[in-house]
Amino acid sequence: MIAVYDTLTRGKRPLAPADPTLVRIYVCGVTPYAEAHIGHARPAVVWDVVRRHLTRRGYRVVYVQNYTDVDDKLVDRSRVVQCDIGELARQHIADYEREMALLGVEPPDLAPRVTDHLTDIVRFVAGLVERDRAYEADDGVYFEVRRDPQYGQLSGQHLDEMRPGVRVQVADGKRDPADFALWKRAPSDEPGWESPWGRGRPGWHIECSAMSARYLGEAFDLHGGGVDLVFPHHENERAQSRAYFGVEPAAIWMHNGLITQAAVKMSKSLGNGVSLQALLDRAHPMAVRTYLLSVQYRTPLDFSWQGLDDWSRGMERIWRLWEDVRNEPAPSALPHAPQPQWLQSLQAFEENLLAALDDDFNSARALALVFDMVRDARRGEATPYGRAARGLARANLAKADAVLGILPIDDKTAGRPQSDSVLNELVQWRQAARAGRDWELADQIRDLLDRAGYRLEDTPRGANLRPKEKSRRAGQPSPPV
RNA sequence: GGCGACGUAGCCAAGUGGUAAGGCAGGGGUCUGCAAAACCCCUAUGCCCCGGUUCGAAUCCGGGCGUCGCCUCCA
Repeated sequence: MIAVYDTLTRGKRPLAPADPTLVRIYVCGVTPYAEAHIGHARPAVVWDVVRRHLTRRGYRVVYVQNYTDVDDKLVDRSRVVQCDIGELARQHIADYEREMALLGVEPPDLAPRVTDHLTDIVRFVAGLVERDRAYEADDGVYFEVRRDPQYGQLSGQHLDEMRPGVRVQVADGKRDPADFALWKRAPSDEPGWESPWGRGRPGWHIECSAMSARYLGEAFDLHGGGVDLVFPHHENERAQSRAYFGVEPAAIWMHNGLITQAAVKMSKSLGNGVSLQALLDRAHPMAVRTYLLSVQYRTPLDFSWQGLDDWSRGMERIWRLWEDVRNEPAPSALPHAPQPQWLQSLQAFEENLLAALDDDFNSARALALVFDMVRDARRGEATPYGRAARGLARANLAKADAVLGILPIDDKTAGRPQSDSVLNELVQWRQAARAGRDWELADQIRDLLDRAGYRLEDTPRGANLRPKEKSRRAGQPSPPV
């Protein structure tokens, strides 16, 4: 049983998809008017884990995440940078998709764009007007909020208690301050499409109702987004969809917590955002990914560079084990009872991991189990059952990677990083020095390699050379080779 | 003013009634030519404060204090 926290009912509910074999997910995607920041990465990574876990649990998943490629912010931005709005959106979408791929986020099954769905949107708005749930005004079409007795349920807002005067109306044609735009007339120098209500563009919320219905049907299983979207975006989306179809659009509403810095929300206006590019310059992409998973998805994540560095150090331990066991075959036979504790743990690992994720996708607990597993594997490695420990470690890391995404993508299939002949010469030279007990020379060679960006470790199985500081470091040149 | 979340060791963080996971940092060991890595041991008699319920509470209830979010574009 998979339990998921539902914003509407304020509690965990069992996931019970209408089609028991298929989970249909809609997540509000980005408005591609600026470079992606860490706040865009969190939901992407979180829902990537949701998909992976549901898939592991045997469901088929259809995951839809939209791009809002036309709205006021894009219009404004395109003016500032003197760039065609379509081109602007395409560039930012391309950057976003490239960065998400680095983070190991699998692309959505469908990534619909607003500009490709004007027909659906116009039909949706027309339907709401026909049903007398929306009205045409001088400057567009508005949804009539007061006609929905359930309005405010999702966000816990009460229409009469919302701060008066905050929703500024600037001489528009709303009948009620809480009404929101379904269609906004646009001047001829701005992007627009013809409609029964004149040339204009969609309001902010209608796109998601139209596109989710188009691809997932009028009712689907999970709807996601950041908590800052609960009101007004999702409240309005829910109201529209219910008004149009007469049914609840999403069985469960999931919302990820926001990312803060020094406990304050990152936002454009405060200028305290951290771009994804800056993160990737500093840390290994998979360290960034798992850092975002180190906290349960609903909990606010207070970002700090120190925190990211600390986390990266922990991940290195996992990756080191992977490097050591990646080519290990599965154990052919396990020792018989009585089995030591570590061996039992290694065998129960995946079961425990999946159980942690069954509980509202608790990736923090899941990652703690991975660290436990690493320790158990190392412990077992030093026993007569070392081969079994290593084989189980390899299998377990692969299983954890399948649902969480924890291993460096480049390393997964490629062999060990091939060192060039010069490096090999140095290592062998040093081995000779050590054999001759010339410790001073041996240490000098090790220092030399260190300065070149490699760490040399003497292990029971021989010298091990690997690029150091794999997970982090801004400003350091890439190792030569 | 309304709605909501959070407050667990130096830092991050899991834990919704049964006697404090995990990571980083720190201390001490084992191993090593020395390191590194790895492993072992130690580091919260206590979970913001005060009451209450209970055999038993970080976990439930009441009251405080503090921080943050939403109510306006925002993942």
